[in-house]
Amino acid sequence: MKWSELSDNWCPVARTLSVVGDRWTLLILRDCYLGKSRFEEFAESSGMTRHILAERLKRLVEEGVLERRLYSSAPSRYDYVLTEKGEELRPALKVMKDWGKKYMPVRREAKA
Amino acid sequence: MKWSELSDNWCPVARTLSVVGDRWTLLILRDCYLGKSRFEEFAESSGMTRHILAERLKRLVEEGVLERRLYSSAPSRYDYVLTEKGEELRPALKVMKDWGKKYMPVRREAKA
DNA sequence: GTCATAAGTTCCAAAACAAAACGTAGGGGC
DNA sequence: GCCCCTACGTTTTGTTTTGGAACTTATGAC
Repeated sequence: MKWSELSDNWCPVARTLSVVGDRWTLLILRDCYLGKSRFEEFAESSGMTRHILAERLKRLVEEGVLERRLYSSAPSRYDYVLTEKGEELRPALKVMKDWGKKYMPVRREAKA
Repeated sequence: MKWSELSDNWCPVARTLSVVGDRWTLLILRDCYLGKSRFEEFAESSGMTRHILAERLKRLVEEGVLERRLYSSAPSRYDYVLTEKGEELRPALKVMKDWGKKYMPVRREAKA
């Protein structure tokens, strides 16, 4: 089964995952909840490639989770802000944050 | 950056995602919360390939999210049950379930 | 003009995935 | 015994996605 087929699954969890069900997408949301909104911020913070980042942002905008907003017109620069739809996933990330703290302690020094 | 490198990330969300951060893994958890425990049940319910399923189950067991349990000794058959660690992710899936119901209505009839 | 900034795009090799067949170890019918 | 069934996987082959790094475009600062 493919990704795209998940969006019409009988199960609401599966449908949700068709939008946010990969690690990079969820890391973008984490950054949004931390107040980030710019392409370069996401790229640096998460360590994902610009290639993947661009693709994921596009899908999040298409799905209405983020909104692409012009924040400078010369030169044209866009950033990404959470919609209400996007905000409502915050509790899921909160659970993951608490779970990570409890069950996945850092084993060695790490960066980014 | 790769998956494996995420497990020592400074961010607890990223560390959590290093274990459950792909859609198939989260669908396995969904099935567990629905009471399923067998290989064939997961395979049929989620629509993922057996190949991927076997790999994901192995990692979930290694990470202590599921426990592989012998339920028949002749022939040897194993199934997979949630540990306390696995149980504690349930609220995250609950958020995704509610979100999916609210924001991702089914557009056409779909199976499995 | 030259450098820096910021949001992407393009290219190619490497890794992950999908689909389907195969393996293994019994159990049950006959 | 022999054949088919169940159930947990593994293997194989070809396609898709990802990772990494360089490149583009538009503009402001020097």
